Amino acid sequence: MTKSQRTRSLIVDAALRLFRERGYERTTMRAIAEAAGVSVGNAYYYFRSKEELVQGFYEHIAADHTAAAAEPLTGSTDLAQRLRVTLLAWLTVAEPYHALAGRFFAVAAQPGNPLSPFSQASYPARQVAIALYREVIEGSSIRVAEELEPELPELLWLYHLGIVLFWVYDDSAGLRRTRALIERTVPMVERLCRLSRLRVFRPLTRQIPQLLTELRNGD
Amino acid sequence: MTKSQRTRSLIVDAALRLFRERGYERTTMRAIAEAAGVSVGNAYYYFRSKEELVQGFYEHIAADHTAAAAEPLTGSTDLAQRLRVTLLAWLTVAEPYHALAGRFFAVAAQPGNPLSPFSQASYPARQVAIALYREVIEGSSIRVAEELEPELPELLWLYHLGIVLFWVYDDSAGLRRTRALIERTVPMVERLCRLSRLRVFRPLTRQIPQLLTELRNGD
DNA sequence: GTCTATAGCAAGATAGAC
DNA sequence: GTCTATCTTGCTATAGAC
Repeated sequence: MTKSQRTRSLIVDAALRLFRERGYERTTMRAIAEAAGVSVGNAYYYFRSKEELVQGFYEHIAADHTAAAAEPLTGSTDLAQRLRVTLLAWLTVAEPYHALAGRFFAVAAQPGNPLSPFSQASYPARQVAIALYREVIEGSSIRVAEELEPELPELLWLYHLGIVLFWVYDDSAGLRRTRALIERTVPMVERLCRLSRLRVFRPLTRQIPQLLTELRNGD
Repeated sequence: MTKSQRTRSLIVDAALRLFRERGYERTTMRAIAEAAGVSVGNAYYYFRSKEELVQGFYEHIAADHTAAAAEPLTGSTDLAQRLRVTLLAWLTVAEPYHALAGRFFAVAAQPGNPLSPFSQASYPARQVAIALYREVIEGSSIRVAEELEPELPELLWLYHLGIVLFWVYDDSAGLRRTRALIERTVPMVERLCRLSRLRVFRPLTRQIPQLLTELRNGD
């Protein structure tokens, strides 16, 4: 680890800690710099803006999620149950960052920003997340339509993103509404997976791989 | 129109124009006030913060969308076609604000912020948007499962929000990827609506009203 | 209640020296 | 890579006009 990397992570760690403690607005760059033991100018040498510091969230969360889901995933081969525990694990891991989530969107949605979940730069983190959902599926006893099978991990990751979006906006006590959304939709997703093998469904399922291909290639 | 309302809209119009011309960051409150022909203090008399000015986007876009969709909607009774022209009309109306969309999310996603599309304060704009989708359905020849019918406008509006989210992140030339998403998913949505009447689907469709009820009530 | 003018603070961001 | 000094700008406060 170079000196540069160490300084960088000193700053990120200090920033995320202060953000969690005091909130984003009430954490000043001066306070972050002081807590990290560097000058304000140095902090700006590594991060072009205060918002860019939110990227620390991104770096931490994918790895933490995989780790947190590992143990609960050993308990069941039922897809619905596996999905449920995986999503609940994410809620637990992400909880300290809930208040920051709005800011996170602001950063990620700047046009061309590498933090967009669909960007080239997010490829590694995205692969980690999709790999987790591949494990969710492979450890389950589900059988889905043949043409859907290779796409299912990515589809479940998109479903996960939908839950995350809802979570961002959810200010109910104890995230009651997000939990309700998970409880209600997880069985629906499982049912849709099962139904995908029916003949009436074929015209629909056949379109999905094409759709994903079109959306993926080329920014 | 009172003098108060006129001043207010002078400020919003100036702000949105400058935001589009120079971007959000590079537009100062001093410049907005000057362009609107008012003092800085007066701008702050009407809007408590610069971010609050983004709500002008919100106010404009719902009304503009309904207006822009009206004419193309006269052309067809096919649900897929009606959905397609409605979504494409939104793309046209929202296009000048694409670069601002990230900021818009930043504002809207602050916990408890009135700009959240799910908040109490957004109720009027949400009703306008949902009413548009009610018209999309009612002018079509589609028949869906009985229990789904009252919820369908809101479901289509949620689908619309999903497209909008994708659009926010879409930096492809001419919004190629968002257009592809619309072209591909519109027939899928129509097909799902049709399939909803099948018996195998009943356990799934029956859950939807309950889900929406749970998610709606109580912030 | 609506508005101007202006002074000034706090904090995000930058320039330039080392 | 790092620092100090400085600039910029969001925002507030105040005093007063109509």
